[in-house]
Amino acid sequence: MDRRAPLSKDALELVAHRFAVLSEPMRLRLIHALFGGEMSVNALVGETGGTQANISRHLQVLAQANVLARRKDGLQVFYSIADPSIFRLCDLVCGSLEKQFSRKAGAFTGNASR
Amino acid sequence: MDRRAPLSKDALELVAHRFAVLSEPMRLRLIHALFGGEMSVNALVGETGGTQANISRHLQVLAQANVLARRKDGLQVFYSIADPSIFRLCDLVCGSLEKQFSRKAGAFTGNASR
DNA sequence: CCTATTTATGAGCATATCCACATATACTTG
DNA sequence: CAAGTATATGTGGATATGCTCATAAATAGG
Repeated sequence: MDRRAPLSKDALELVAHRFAVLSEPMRLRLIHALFGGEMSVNALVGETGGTQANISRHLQVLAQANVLARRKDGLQVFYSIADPSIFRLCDLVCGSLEKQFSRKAGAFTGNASR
Repeated sequence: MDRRAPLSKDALELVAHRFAVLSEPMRLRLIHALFGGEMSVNALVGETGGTQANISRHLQVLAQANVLARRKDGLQVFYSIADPSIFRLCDLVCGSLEKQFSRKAGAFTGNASR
């Protein structure tokens, strides 16, 4: 494994895109809401206080990135966390931020530690 | 720790911003170049092939987010990785992406595992 | 002091992203 | 099939982000 590999442009863009998907507060709010298990779009709208259109779009983004899974049942669509690495990712970032400001910024992980 | 806490808007924005900082390919390239230790701006310009102005700006972003540290010595400014959680973050994301596509996307971690 | 070198920054353009509003689509029930 | 409910999508406007070119600021050497 050559540490100095050209870092194929494709690989870089993939990683960057993964981070980009997680870089919107509303999307983080959705992910956090799903820490407790799958929820319908409507339930997520209620939980987050966003508009239906906006929530739906964010869910598309998260699902296309394979962060969330989509399950359709009749009229409703249920989303759930598909990529378990999300839990550790959030723990890592929150931990790092907590070190920087010894207060605040800790609320996000909740009890995500699994 | 109430998992259903309001997720203070501030905390969410902090986490989102941290991810946003890592969501640009050129910034990831810079971080990867620094896996081997501190480097001057000029060295990073050479290593990444970007323009001096652009690299300088990206380095500002990373330093302000406390991802990188800045050390000035005479004319040169040396940057290095300040937040060790970056290593695990990249490992996590790369690992997750590798599972999705069982090929490619693995180049980024290099030998970051510390 | 004058010049060269290294890094940072101001300005402007191009593009991407988010949001809200309206509307379309999918499905269920009567 | 008509109507209602849940979800998705087209569109446009506002804002943010990244890039380049030119230039400023800091420092070292002669």
